[in-house]
Amino acid sequence: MNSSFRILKDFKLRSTPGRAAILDAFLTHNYALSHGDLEKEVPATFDRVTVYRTLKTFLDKGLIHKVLDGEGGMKYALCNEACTTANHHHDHVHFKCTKCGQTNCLQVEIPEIKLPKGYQPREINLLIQGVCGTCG
Amino acid sequence: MNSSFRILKDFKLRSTPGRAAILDAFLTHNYALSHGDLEKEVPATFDRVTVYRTLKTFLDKGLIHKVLDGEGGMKYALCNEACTTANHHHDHVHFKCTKCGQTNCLQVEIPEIKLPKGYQPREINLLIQGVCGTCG
DNA sequence: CTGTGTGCAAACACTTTGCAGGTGT
DNA sequence: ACACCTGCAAAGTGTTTGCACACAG
Repeated sequence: MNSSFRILKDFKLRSTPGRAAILDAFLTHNYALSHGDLEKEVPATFDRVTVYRTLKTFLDKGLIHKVLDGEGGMKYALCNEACTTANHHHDHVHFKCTKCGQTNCLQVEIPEIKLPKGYQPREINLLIQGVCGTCG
Repeated sequence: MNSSFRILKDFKLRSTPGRAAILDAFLTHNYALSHGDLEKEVPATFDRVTVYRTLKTFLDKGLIHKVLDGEGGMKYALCNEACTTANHHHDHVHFKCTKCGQTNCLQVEIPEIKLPKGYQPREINLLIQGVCGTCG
């Protein structure tokens, strides 16, 4: 049942209705959500501003990570269990379907990229756009 | 000399001072420029709006392509000669240096990614953030 | 001359900030 | 009780649109 409260505690965050609602939205959708998506998914009782702040908090604590949406926008998705506040590794492929608009985290690792010497990679982001399995 | 006028003609675009200036900015910088960068690079005689519209036109005609900047923003870079209006292929790696802020197109191909079946890729975008050769 | 590009003003959308009051622990 | 969240209002930033005029071809 209400697992969001547990998760919030695990991440040392206060349990508030707003946070629980947003977290629930992430738990029940297995694709990445933009701020705009959240405003639709979450009961309109919550302020825009709260959503912004909550997202930032979740990001800081490592609960969610950013997902590029290919249009200059930003989406967010839950981190998997392996992520902690300090140590993140979501070097997986993100796929955005141009038909349904959903952006998913695929369980596909990003292959190693050989960079010219001197280049030190820190964060890597691979976004593929096209038609997804369900829309194809 | 003034090669921007030739390029514009090649792409069937009218030669105007504004377009030439913006194109020049791209020609003289070998890294991706955001709209904000352009406002600084280009003599302030041109309107913000003109820059927006010019970028859109260049995109449409295939003169430039989008480059993700990893922060929800968007940058733009010249397409290489192989790109035409209809047929684009800039499946190369983009590298954003967190020190100098420059985003470069690297001459590194993106390796083939195996997607789950049913997924049809159309556009692929790989952005690596870290420290570049000159800043490292 | 004709159609397209440009500038200006305004509208619009998105995000952040400050502050007063409410809520979780 | 205290610190932290939240809502509201407002400011800040980035982008788009409408219209009249200017300019390239």
